[in-house]
Amino acid sequence: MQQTRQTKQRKIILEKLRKVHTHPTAEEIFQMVLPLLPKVSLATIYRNLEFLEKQGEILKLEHKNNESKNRYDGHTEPHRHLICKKCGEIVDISCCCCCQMNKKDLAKYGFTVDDGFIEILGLCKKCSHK
Amino acid sequence: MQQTRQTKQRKIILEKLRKVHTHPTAEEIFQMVLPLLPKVSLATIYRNLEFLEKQGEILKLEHKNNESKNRYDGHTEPHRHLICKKCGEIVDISCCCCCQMNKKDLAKYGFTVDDGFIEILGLCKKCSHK
DNA sequence: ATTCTTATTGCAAATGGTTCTCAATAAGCA
DNA sequence: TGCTTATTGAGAACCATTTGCAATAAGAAT
Ligand SMILES: [Mn+2]
Ligand SMILES: [Mn+2]
Ligand SMILES: [Zn+2]
Ligand SMILES: [Zn+2]
Repeated sequence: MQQTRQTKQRKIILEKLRKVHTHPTAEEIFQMVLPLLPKVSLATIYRNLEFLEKQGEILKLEHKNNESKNRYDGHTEPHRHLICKKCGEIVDISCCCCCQMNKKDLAKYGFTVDDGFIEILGLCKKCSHK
Repeated sequence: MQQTRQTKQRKIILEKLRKVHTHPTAEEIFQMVLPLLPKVSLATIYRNLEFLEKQGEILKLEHKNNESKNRYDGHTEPHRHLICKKCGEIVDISCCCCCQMNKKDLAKYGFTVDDGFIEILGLCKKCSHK
């Protein structure tokens, strides 16, 4: 396998992403790192996000709910996402005992489930009141 | 509100989608109806899928896992989807007691959850053996 | 330190699923 | 049977993401 290099771009992208508790898009991450990397390209953001996801350093949320943009998560500890079908808001919730139950149930189907990858789509408080 | 018309296209798209137990893409649905609607346009497929989803007649699966295409489900009875992170395979599973538990847990967050919209991402049998 | 290899970058163009525009068609009420 | 207008077909537009390529720079070798 080929060597990997620790670039300024890669380092800063990961740092910024870990610092926030939101789930920004590639474009938003681009804006976040711009002050530190004035010449960075959006393609570099995409390439590094892909790299970091493959390394297991970040999560890629591929549910295009409201909009068609992917979102990224710098926090990889097991948790679930509530995604509002209407406004797209993403809420982190910690894993409950349910996960274990699911895993057992899912074994029947030969499915291996990572707790981090259960997404629950519904309506957020604000949206369900309209 | 404006009236809706029952067109040949809309009728056939829904019929075909209900008949299969897979989760086809717009393009695949286009191919499915082509024998019956030789002049149909892909735009018409998209427009009707959007219409039917808004009516609650079908489900739109917006998880672009492997590929970036949406998939559609003609079966709206409550069930969950197992989606393979690797090959993209989608498996239907019936709702277990878990759903109820989730709902209670989720009330804390002010989230309204539709059982049909819990997607579980993992690895299918085939892919987890590689 | 300096050289060298090649992973990575910035820029621009390409890609591809989906949406939009608009004139023509046809569903279905009067 | 006419009339209104929702819907269609064809193609262009959109836009998030990916890719090609020459220039740059990480970091191993010297
Ligand atoms: Mn999260
Ligand atoms: Mn299904
Ligand atoms: Zn909302
Ligand atoms: Zn698989």
